[in-house]
Amino acid sequence: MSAIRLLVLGAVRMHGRAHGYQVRNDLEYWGAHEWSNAKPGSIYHALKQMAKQGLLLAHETAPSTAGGPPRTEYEVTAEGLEEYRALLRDAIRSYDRNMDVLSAAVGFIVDLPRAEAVALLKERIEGIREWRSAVTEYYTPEEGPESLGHIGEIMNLWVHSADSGAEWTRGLIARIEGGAYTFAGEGDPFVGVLAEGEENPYATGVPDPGDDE
Amino acid sequence: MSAIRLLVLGAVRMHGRAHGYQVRNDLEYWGAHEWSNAKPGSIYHALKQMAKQGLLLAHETAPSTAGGPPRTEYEVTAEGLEEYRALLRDAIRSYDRNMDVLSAAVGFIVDLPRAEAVALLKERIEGIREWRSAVTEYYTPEEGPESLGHIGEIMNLWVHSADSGAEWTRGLIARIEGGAYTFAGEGDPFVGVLAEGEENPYATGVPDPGDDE
DNA sequence: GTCCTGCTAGTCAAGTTTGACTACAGGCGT
DNA sequence: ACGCCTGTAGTCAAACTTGACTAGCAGGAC
Repeated sequence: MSAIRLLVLGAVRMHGRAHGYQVRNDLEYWGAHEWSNAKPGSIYHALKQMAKQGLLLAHETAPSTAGGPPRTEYEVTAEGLEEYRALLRDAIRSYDRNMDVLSAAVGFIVDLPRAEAVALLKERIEGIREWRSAVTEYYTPEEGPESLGHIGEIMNLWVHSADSGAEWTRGLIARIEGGAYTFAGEGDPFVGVLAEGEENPYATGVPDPGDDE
Repeated sequence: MSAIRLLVLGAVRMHGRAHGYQVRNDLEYWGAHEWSNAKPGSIYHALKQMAKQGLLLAHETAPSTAGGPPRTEYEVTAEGLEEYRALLRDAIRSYDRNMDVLSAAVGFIVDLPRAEAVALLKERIEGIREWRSAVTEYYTPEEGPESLGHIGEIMNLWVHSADSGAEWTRGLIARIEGGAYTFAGEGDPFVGVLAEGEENPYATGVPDPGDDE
């Protein structure tokens, strides 16, 4: 599963009501075009598809206030909210070796109650542990690891990143349990979207690594 | 870019001439259906597409020797070989936060000369270093990291996995420079495909982590 | 004999992703 | 008055991915 639905649902939900271009700007503000498949086409497609599935409610509104074609505004429905929470929980809980979904989920993690966030992260660690032991067992045939030649390096890579992922997760759990950040029901929520007309302070100077994925 | 083309080209090349089902079996033998998008549909699509682009040469051959529909055999063309090497080099060189492409590339790394493999891995480390510093600069605004709230955890995740990736890469470089494995031009190449009729010893018991990507 | 299961080999429709493209409004220079 | 550039908002075809489906043959069960 890609991160696009989670990102789009999260963005629309933060606004209450948003059109595609607004979502697109939020994702750029979050730098999501750098670390996920958040291209214009994908965003508009996700909006339409989720509207068709009843996760979003589409309002065909007046032509834009500032030039350009007429725009459609979207709102998250009750099912959409459930889907959002389901995607969020799954993204935190499951170890799938792709960082984009997890990155998105961390951005929204404070939408969950603190205790649940911790519980999901612990499930994640358990999943990593299982994956790790499956890999080490699978790739240790009777003849010993040498029989695999350089192929053993693949296993080594996986084990290495599983361990690193577990370590990061444990650190996050510790900080959350230590009282860091403001979770659902604990006061003013963190606001991470651009208001109508506000400009993106990070519009230029985005990281852009030796990126060519 | 997904890993499918690299995997398919690599598999066909190892056989010299292979039909889709053979490629499919190799990828299963390698466990690729677990860690990449190597589903039947994708494999056959990649074969057809690359044949259309001249990277593979298709031979419409006689009906199969063991039941089933007639099959098409493929061979890697000269352009295909160049594309294979280009994909392989790119996959090793560039840090794109997706493990599937790198895993595939490590499986084929011994197709390159030892010195080139090391050089590419060093480029990879440099890429990671650049990405890491871009992230730490971008996400350290004047007001200090606290101003980001929980969003700083995303940066933390990226830095963590960049560091882990660099460490793994350094380890691999050290082993290769220490004389491990057999690279191009150094003797009998490693053979990692199933011969016609050979059965897959790993057919069952594949890892299958808490997988739901 | 014929039914059933499993293996071989691949197709297909539906959904998703990509990157390039369109179209409109306002402002700016000349 | 005219073209030109920027910003707004979104469309589109082509490629790719997914998961379910088809169809032929072999071998054993009954």
